[in-house]
Amino acid sequence: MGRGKIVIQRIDNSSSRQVTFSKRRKGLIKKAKELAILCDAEVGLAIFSSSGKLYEFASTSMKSVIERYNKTKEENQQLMNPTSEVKEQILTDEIQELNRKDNLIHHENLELWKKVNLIRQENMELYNKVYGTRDKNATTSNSFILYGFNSEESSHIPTHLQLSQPEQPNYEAPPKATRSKG
Amino acid sequence: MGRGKIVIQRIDNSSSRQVTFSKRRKGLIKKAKELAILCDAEVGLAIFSSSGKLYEFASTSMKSVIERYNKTKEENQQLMNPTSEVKEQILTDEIQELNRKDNLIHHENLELWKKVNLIRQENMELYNKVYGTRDKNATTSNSFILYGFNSEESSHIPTHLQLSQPEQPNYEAPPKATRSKG
DNA sequence: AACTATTTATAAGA
DNA sequence: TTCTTATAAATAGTT
Repeated sequence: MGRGKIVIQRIDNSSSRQVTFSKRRKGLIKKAKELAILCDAEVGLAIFSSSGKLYEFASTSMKSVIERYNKTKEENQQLMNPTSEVKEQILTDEIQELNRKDNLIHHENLELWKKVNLIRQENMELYNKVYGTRDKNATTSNSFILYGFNSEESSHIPTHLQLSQPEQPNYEAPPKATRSKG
Repeated sequence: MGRGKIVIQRIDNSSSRQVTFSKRRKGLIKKAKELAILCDAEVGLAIFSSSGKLYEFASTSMKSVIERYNKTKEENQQLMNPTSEVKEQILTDEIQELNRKDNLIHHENLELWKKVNLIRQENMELYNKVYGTRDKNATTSNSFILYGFNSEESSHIPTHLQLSQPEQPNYEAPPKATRSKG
């Protein structure tokens, strides 16, 4: 609609292109507005010039349009393709791997607690063999420490996994893993 | 551009509105295409009819347009996929939580290994105090086990945390067993 | 869905 | 750039 008919292809002349962009951009946005008003439609329009500048129109707000767009697309995709997305699968795989590793290390941890209990038990018996059980103050005068866990160290250890006190050497019941997932 | 001039306001008559929507929507998308081609612009257009149906045009892809829009607007990327990434966010959170737990239990594990080393060291010294170091052939009749880790158990333990090989326990007399191996 | 009178958009020129 | 204007294109109302 002008002095001459044109073919729709990229305008090579840079200044002509800029002029046409300015005119047509304005016209496009005007028509987008009119459509929205006349027909009670929600319209969103984003235009990036070849130099990268953004021009936009939204009958409501661009946020609203984009949200509605994504929501609509999401619904359509779920109807068409109920299987989980590829990206999602990657994350699910990662979770499985982490859970697998977690199981392994949890098991190792469990075995370590058992081991500590056993050694400590044996240690107690040896200790009593050396220093006897009558002298309750013997520990202070010898260099053996009877390694255990102080309260600070134990603070993050589940109660049921904590070692019994040295005065009552006893096997702990095999600790059970308290874990959320397998 | 028609038989008569119109005012830009919502068309009350439903069927007229639908007809106009169809005509103008087609024209708008055509002009959006033309602008993109003629002026080398990136254009995205989304139209929701009053009945909620989506019509769209993007010179590249709507994803590209929305990403560029958000990037240009320097807005949060969450706007891009507000609905579709909710599931994904759940999975990402779960991974973070698992990693957090994993770090915790790994730390606990490390501390346990150190503890075992200390207790075992003490145990060795107590053992030697009780049975001495002179008799090099008495091992088989000793009921104390000097708990350690066999090679299979140790296979996955970091080298720097592995226990040193226990010295050959030496004692002069078979000790009286106080308990059996648990 | 077509048609077409008329309005609107805009290409090219000033 | 901005304004002008001849002409192409879009479309309102009709069939």
